[in-house]
Amino acid sequence: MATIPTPLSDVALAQLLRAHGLRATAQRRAIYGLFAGTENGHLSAEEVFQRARAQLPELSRATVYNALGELAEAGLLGVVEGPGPRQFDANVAPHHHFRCRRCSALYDIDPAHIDMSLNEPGFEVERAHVLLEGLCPKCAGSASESAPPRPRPVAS
Amino acid sequence: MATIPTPLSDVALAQLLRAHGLRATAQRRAIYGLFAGTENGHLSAEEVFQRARAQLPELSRATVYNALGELAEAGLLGVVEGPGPRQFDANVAPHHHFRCRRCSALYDIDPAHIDMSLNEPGFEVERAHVLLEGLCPKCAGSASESAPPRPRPVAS
DNA sequence: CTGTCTGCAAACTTTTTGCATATAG
DNA sequence: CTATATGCAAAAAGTTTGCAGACAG
Repeated sequence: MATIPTPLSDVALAQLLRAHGLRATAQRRAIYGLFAGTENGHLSAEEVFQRARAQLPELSRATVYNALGELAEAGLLGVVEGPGPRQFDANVAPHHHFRCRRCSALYDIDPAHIDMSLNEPGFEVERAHVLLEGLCPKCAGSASESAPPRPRPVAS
Repeated sequence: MATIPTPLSDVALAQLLRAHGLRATAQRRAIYGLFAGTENGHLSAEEVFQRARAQLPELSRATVYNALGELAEAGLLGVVEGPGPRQFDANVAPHHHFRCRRCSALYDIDPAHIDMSLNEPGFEVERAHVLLEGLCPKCAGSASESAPPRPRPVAS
């Protein structure tokens, strides 16, 4: 269930960026490239900053925020709002999300798994995002329904 | 389409709060009471602070945040996360939302208007929230598709 | 070369926390 | 009375901005 244009060469990354009207800077390539290494393509700005710094120690937060914003605007990343920091999502195909109330992990939900139709006259719906909440398979499996109330860090 | 336990007397407010295990302080009564005066029950913490201050000039932001958090935990308010500040929602019945990309207004969407069924095995879904985006009736009506890019203030 | 991007530092917005005082039950 | 809530002030968390210098195209 990989969600990203998997491990892209540096050249391919550069091409992708330019194809979307963005200059292919080292920072942008590193940042976007990071998403290929994630389980499901979800990263917060801070996570991106920490990981990208390994390759580019000079990198600043401002650049990370700028780059993520531009990548999102260019359509290379999606944005998932919710409790805690904004999550950027390399899976650009329309899909939904599931957030575990126990471990806070954010999972992709295939839109094919949700039958949905809306009829609210007067509203011009351009996008629909379903956020499900409950227990993920891991947490539903492991016993202790009561213990850890809500480990903040948005995982996965 | 009122969404709130409409204009409640101060006494009724106090009873409601106590019924939900909360002490009925003047601040809490004023804060929760505010929601009855809104068009659709949506207020941000800052909006609550500004409006409640008219009645309680001593009121502090910390108290507003505390009270809203407690009211939400007690089930008297819902929370809508999204771009911009968290919105608190006096409509506690399960429902969905529509946010206008032009004017940022947040509307309630009756769940009856959305047919939705999920089958994603392994996940124990406890809640589903649909956030729709597009143009609201007002903005869809008024011409200028291009002018105001995105007036931040979360309205309605 | 030139316009865009970067890094830095500083500011801003939203939310949380610690602690002494006030108050509901 | 006593536990809980409030106000204040300060800080944390997340994000944005201004500007001089660096770099992609």
